Amino acid sequence: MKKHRGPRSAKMSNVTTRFAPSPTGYIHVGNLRTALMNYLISRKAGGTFILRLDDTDQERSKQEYADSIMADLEWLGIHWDRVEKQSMRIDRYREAAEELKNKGRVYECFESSIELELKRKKQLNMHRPPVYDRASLGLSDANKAKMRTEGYDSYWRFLLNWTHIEWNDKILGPISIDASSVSDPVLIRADGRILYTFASSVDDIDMGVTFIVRGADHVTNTATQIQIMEAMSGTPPSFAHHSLLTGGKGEELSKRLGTLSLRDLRTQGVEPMALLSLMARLGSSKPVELASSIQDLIDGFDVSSFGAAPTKFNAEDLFPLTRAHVQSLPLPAVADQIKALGVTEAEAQDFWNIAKANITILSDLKEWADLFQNGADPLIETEDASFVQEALAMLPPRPWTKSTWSEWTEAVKTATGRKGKTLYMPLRKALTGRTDGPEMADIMPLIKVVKTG
RNA sequence: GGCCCGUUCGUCUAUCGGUUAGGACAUCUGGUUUUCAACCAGGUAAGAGGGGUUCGACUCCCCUACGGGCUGCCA
Repeated sequence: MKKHRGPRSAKMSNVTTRFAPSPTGYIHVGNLRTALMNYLISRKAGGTFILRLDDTDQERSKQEYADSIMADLEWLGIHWDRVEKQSMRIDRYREAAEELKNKGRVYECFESSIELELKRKKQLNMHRPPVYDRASLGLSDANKAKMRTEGYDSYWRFLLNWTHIEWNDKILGPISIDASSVSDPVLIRADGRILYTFASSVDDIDMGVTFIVRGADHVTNTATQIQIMEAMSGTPPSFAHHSLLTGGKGEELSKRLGTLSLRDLRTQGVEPMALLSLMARLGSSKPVELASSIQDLIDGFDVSSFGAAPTKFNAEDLFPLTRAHVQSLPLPAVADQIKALGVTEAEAQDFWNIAKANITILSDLKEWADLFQNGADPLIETEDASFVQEALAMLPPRPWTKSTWSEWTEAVKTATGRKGKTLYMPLRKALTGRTDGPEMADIMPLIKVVKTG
């Protein structure tokens, strides 16, 4: 059976997942983890992956961010089958709201935000849970009409059934939340704007989403959304809530988002496959290892292998993976960059073979290109100075080949009596300006300039 | 304050009552290499605390501590 599928191949299953970022900022590692999990699940099942821009917050949502989210996902190789924008579906949400009003599951409220805040403070002071008291639910039609004519703005809440809302979370296990410990969620603001919880529930039903992976910060939302979906006669999807990423000391990660946006990681030289490899495994019981392809990640992904405890994320862990990935690249993958460094096509293969083992990120190639083309500032210990001077005087004429090093050092050995490390290391330092690097025999043909001072 | 979740080597984790508590990454040592890296071999390293239940608890229950999340007319 052939595994590959064309970009528009027919669905092999009805598994549908979605990544639903709000375009209010750049995508970051935490977001990416969610996106990747949903993507991998859909691909593994041969299902559909939807990119949904949750842009109902018109004040904070920006097209610029939407564009950057899509660009970042594409950079990583995460492709979506469908893209949706909540701002294009407002009419549908209003229609769904009418349906729920008719069913008596959405009710009109008249408190101002200030009033609600006061209520909460009062409840907190009395050591009571700050749950909305449903004061407006008891208002008679006449009362409501009166308040409307008096200019009170109304907003709309969903009437929760006070039951225990339960689901079997694919990561957390069985969850039970007492609906009476949660406020009736606001679905429509006084200014008419549809709120996330409602839009999201409508979309997940309408779009046939069957599996939602999201952060543990949505656990309580899930409880209310399950009831909203059921009130719309929809079937709630399966849910999995992954733990949130924290910094190395367990601190909240969002405070440091500035350094953890994909944009930043990208400019630091992190390779997409390194990032994907870490994100697909970090916090799971499977070992973090560099994947050779996205298909690798798809094959090895198992959402149930993730733990519920908060997960520490260290950006440094990306660099060993990046290095491993970079070193595995064939010449064609890096030919353009090597050419841009001024390395001739004839020497490109040798240059890459030699340099790749000594870099972490691709831009590290520059220092090797510089060294070969312009020479290195020699590193000469005072006790080696005369030895080095004598040895350099014995350098054979060009062109240098792979045997130049052994011929030269053999001659120097005979002339000076030095051998082993005391022979080789000062010469390495004199020619390359450093104590580490590729085999000298390999390097010699590429060295164009030897600085002597 | 209320509700939900969590706590095993430095890190991510395995263990579905009986294990020398396993693996991966990191680290250390040895081998290999003119150097570094890579590679190979080996080592160090863990059940938050206290009560129960049980012949036996990392595992089940309770309490405490600590950590995370939610508690918006944000998402």
